[in-house]
Amino acid sequence: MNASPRRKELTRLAAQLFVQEGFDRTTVRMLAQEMGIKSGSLFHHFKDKQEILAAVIEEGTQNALSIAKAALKQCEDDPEARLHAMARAHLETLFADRNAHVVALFEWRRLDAASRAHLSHLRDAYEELWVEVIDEALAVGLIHGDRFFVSRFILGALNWTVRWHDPAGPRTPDDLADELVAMITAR
Amino acid sequence: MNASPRRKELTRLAAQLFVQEGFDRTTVRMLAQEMGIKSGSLFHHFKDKQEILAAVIEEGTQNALSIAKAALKQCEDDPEARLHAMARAHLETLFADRNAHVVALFEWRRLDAASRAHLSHLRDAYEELWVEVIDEALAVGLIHGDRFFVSRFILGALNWTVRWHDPAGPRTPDDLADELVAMITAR
DNA sequence: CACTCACACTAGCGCTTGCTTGGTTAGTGG
DNA sequence: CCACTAACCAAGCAAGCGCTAGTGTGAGTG
Repeated sequence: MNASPRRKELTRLAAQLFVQEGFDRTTVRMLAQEMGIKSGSLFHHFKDKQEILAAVIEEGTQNALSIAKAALKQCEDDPEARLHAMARAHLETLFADRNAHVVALFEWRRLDAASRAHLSHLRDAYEELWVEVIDEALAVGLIHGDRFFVSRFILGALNWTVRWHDPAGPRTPDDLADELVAMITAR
Repeated sequence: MNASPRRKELTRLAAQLFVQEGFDRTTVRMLAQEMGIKSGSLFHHFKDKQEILAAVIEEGTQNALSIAKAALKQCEDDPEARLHAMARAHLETLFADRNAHVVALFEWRRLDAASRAHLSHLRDAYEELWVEVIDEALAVGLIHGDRFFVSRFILGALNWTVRWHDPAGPRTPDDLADELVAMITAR
């Protein structure tokens, strides 16, 4: 839709508040205050509260998709390297764009049907990348099991990191990716 | 606190609504209607809306704790068997008591400070069981890696199943536990 | 200079929210 | 038969909600 720099900045602030308070508890008055304007002025930038949520999630998912694509492109054909690159890319976006992704993961249900339909495609495109990489790893015996279960388990383990990992701590996304890949690959 | 059978039934219904709508979107009027009473009558059973949430989470966590303890008790000393038993017990509670656990996982932030402090102890006691089992598995080389990361990854993968697994489908919690343990154990 | 337009403001409407109050009802033990 | 109690209801309050209407205002454009 619209992509003015002002709107981008407002979206960023909204993401932060949505994480802090949750979407339902975040009032348009809180959003406006955080943005330094009055609540009425908010609706000059966004049609309604729903549209703010959709903007936050779209922004985050777009970033994740392009980062993952880039990571895979500059990566040799070795399935282990590609698996590792995907895991690292996933964790890096997750923490670089932490607010947007936490919202995407935990406030998805709050989207109305129209936004959800639109954003589902983005999400599917991203998961498609994962399935490919996992299929390659399965084909060469790097990991074992059902492709469906394995991909869900891996994404679950990765997504859950936002619940316990401290981005200010000593461990980098790269460290986490190492640990995860080491845990699931046969030795 | 109180544990009348009526209250237990109301708690069960509340859990269902909290899952369907989310805690914030569930109004006391919706809760009352689902229970077949008027909204005012609700406050005869619970002090306020917060207390309903706390009751739901407490119920679910208590069950998880006792089921996991039982599963470990009737289990030989083999670390792989114990790991598998924990995973299966986790998944079984997760889907037997699905509503309560989904609420515990995704509405934890809505608890007030007092309830959160009280319930944290229960939660910690449960995670303590996991850490023990994982330490045993690490000690005999069944799995590898940092105990902290490994346990977080495993719990993340397991908890995330509520987002994609269909309990009515053909795959049982036992199947999922098999897959998960197979994925992470060295061969 | 007149004009537009993005942006912001004030004021408040209509509705829903969690919760309170004061009273009623059905069942139980003495 | 009465006293007691758990369970419920009708009515509504005060606060807060998303959102709208109408009105500047200052910067850029012809």
